[in-house]
This record gives sequence, structure tokens and C-alpha cells, in this order.
Amino acid sequence: MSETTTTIQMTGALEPRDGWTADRCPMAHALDVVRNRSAFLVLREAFYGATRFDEFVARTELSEPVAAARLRELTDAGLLEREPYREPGQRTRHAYRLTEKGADLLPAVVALMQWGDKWVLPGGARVEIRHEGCGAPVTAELRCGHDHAVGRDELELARR
Amino acid sequence: MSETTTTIQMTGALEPRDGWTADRCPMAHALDVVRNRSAFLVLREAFYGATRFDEFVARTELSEPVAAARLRELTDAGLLEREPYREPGQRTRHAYRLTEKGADLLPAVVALMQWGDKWVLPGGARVEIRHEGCGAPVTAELRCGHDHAVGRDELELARR
DNA sequence: ACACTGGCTTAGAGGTTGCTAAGTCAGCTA
DNA sequence: TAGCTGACTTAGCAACCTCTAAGCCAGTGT
Repeated sequence: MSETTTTIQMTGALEPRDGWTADRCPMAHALDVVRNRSAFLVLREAFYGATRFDEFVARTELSEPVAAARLRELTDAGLLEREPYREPGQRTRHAYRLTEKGADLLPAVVALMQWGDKWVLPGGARVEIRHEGCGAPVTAELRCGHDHAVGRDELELARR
Repeated sequence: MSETTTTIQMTGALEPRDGWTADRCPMAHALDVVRNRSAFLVLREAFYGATRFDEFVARTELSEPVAAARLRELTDAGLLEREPYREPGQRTRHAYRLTEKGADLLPAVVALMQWGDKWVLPGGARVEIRHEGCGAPVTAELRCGHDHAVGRDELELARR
């Protein structure tokens, strides 16, 4: 009955794992910065090209107070930066743009989109991220430093 | 001053983006399933090989009620499955194992770890995921269907 | 001078997430 | 049969997340 299900379990120097804790887990620290759903939504729209406050509000479908709070927090954390700009006949406004630190979260965002598209969303998404020029859909894949594609059964945990 | 920062902005048929909403965004739906920090921590430990309740509690450093709630929710959502097992001289217990659906979140988890390690965690992580045999560290990378490595400036949004 | 608009902020309420402390319960072990 | 242990559950509480509704303020446009 459970033949068709996959179980993954990493091997290596860390088994048995008792005795070390994950208090320095980088994922846990990442989730301290991008803690909630609304932060991911704001980042998504930043990737899609939003820069102005009302664009973020409309496209994330968050309320104004929440959007404002997330924009401030993500700016304070260095994932976005505020940049003043001025259109003719308009007063000065601020654009929010992804920094290198923020843009580096793209693989995580793509990986979540990919999973939601495959496993959760009924009928699939309306929108797809493609490789410009080539046109093929983009996914987040596990690769090693020698550029091998890495399967789930080829993983090993090691102390650094 | 801002020459060194990177701004990414996707191009393609969806610019200007106003007029379509992201209510069918697969990432948002993924975050409805794996909504909170504790769910990610539980999944992390499942990837690291935990199967028993007390292992999850000890290794995630969550409280028992929260760990129990997350294990139940992730099981109900089909990311984990409960499997009865019995060690000699012990009563029957249940192991929690990743299903295919749960294991498919590994790229997202790796991407978050990678980001936290690079941008947040002071001094870096103690633990590294490596390609078994080859030994090189594993990362989540953007690739297209033609197996090209995809840079952040080579992305395009398209309707499906 | 006055209204309007974009970009927020404030106030208040309801739901969710996490904690600690204590309790429950099934099935061994003595 | 009485106690122990692993795996939870329950109760109560503080903090956080999100919402609606309303207010504020700088700078145009009339």
C-alpha cells in the first residue's frame, strides 16, 4: 500500500542526529525575516515588477495597513529599498525596488510556486515564468557544486 | 549610489499587469498549506530523518501542542503519512514519513536555507546538504525546461 | 483658497500562533 | 494490579497577523 510513496531520509555523519540542535538553522533565520504570508506576497509582486504603494496593495490584495507594514519591514531588513522619483506634474514619490538581498529569494519563491502549481492549485496557474528568448518554463532544481542534477535520494548531511 | 544594487523586473505579455489579479497564484496556495514557521520546521526535520513524535518535538524545539498540531495538519494535507510500527518489547507506535507531496517541497526548503545562510545567519550554518558521493554542496537553482541555467534578468511572465 | 489624490497611519476587533502547565490514555513491565 | 512511559490533549494566556473604517498630510489642479 505504501510502495508508491517516497520516503527520504538523509544519511551521513549526522545520523544519529540527537545531540546537536538546529538553533543555527539558516531556514529558521530566513523565516524570521520573511515570517508571514503577506511578506511573500509583497515579494512576489516586487518580482513581477510592482514598485508603487498602490500597486502593491492592489496586486497583493492585502489591506493598506498590512502592505505598509510589510513594505517598511522588508525595507528595514534590506530586501527592498525606497527610491524617490518624480513624474512630471506629480509630487515626489517613493518606489520600492528589490535589492540583491531581496532578489536572491527568487529561487524560494519559484520553488513554492512550482509546488503549489503541482499539488494544490486546482486547474493550475494562469501565469508561468519562462526563460526569456528560449521560452521554456523555469523551475527551481537541486544542483550540486559540480553542476550535477541532484535527486532526493542522493542527499547527505554534513557538519561544516 | 544605487549602481551596485540589482533591480529585477519581469517583462513580457503581462506588462502592464493591471487588470489581472493573482488570486490563483500557486505560491499563495502553497502558503495556505505550509502557512507558518512551525510547519517548515517540522518539514525540515522530516527531511533530516525524524519520524517519531518526540524526535520532532526535540529537534524542532517546538512545544508539544504545536508539534502535535502541525503533524496532524501536515498529515491531513497529505505531506506526511502516519505509519504504525512496532519495536520488540514496545507497543505499537506511529511514524510520520514524508509522502511524495511533502518531499516535493525540498527545493523550497533548500532555497530558504541557502538564502538564510548567505544573508541572515551570522557566521553561517553548522550543517550543509551535500551531493552524496560527489560531496559538493547542494543548492536550489533556476533552470528552464531546456536545462539552461536561468539568470534573474532572463525571466519573462506569460499567460498560460 | 479649496478640493482632490496618493500614500500612508491610527484605532479597534477577530482569528491564529505560540508558550507553559497540567492532564489523559494505552500498553508494556514489575 | 500498580506504576511507568511515550504520545499526545486541554486550558489559559500573550503576542502577532489581518481586517475594516476612519483620519492625516503634502502637493497639485482649478
